[in-house]
Amino acid sequence: MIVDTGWHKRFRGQGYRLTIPREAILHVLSNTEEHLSAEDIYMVVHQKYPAIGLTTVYRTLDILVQMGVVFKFDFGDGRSRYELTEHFSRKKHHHHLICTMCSRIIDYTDFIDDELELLDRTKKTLSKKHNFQITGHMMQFYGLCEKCKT
Amino acid sequence: MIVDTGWHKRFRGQGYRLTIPREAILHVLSNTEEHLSAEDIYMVVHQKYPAIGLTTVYRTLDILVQMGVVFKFDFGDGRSRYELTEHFSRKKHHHHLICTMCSRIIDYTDFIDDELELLDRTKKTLSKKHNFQITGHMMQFYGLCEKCKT
DNA sequence: ATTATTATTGATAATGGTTATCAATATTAT
DNA sequence: ATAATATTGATAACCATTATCAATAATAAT
Repeated sequence: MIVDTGWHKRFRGQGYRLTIPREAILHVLSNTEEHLSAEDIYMVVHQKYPAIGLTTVYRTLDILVQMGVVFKFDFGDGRSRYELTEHFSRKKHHHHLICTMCSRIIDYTDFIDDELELLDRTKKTLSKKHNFQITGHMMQFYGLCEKCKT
Repeated sequence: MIVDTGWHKRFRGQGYRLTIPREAILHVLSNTEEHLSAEDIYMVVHQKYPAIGLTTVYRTLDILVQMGVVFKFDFGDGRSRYELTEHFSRKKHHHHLICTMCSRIIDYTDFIDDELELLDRTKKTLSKKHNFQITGHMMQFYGLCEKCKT
């Protein structure tokens, strides 16, 4: 039994169905502060619904990315990470600081207004200049965290 | 026989040796305008030196990344791309516009000065605030290119 | 030079995250 | 109900990247 939270309509609008696995995955993404990989999500979901398989997690994430609900990140450690996009998350717009040694990730929001202003300006110019329809951006810093600096 | 171009010293300084495969790989990276994957590089190198294997290409790229000579990018199509870092490239500092449909990549330099100023400011603040030693950054836009917009 | 030490190499196999396959099942439309 | 369609999970396949390891090359020591 599925409670219609608006997600139902959103899925139907794209020709998809809102199923229990999909709802469970959305629930995990909505209630985390972390940067989860597909397997991370699988493990959480699996506790409550042992029947849900890893394949379904991957498939659902693909759909959510395609729907613009989720953004797929690569932090360079060989697995993708998934976060709800700004519009669907309670987290504020932020970027990432990534430790290349231990893969620790810190969210930051410093200068975020300046950033957004610049990103917006750049986005406008680039769309026109290259006839590109820009759907997202990514910005991150790499380095060594406190612990890994030695 | 290896011509000492400064690379030799640079390698020795880190305990490495400048060999023919390494020189060949550097040569490819120095003479391309594209965003080559390990296999792309392998194929070019292989034409002149059929003995050089793919493993060596990967290994060399790792070393170059670790030396700060090369930056490793992920454009979301399942393979990494490698570019000489600003200091070693004749290309100007730039960022990327990536088509999520066909993986076409466009370099852009619009507002690059504003960007650099902001990046620098952010970098300074973040290093202090989180005691992070920042070594690099990445910024890119995603979207649909002219051809893929339909 | 000759030899000892150390770094590098390439072929091959292994790894591991992600995808394709496909028959079974659940959902929606008729 | 029944037909049409979407979703599922188990399994196998895929494929970029890494680990292994004996052979070879480059450097240092004698």
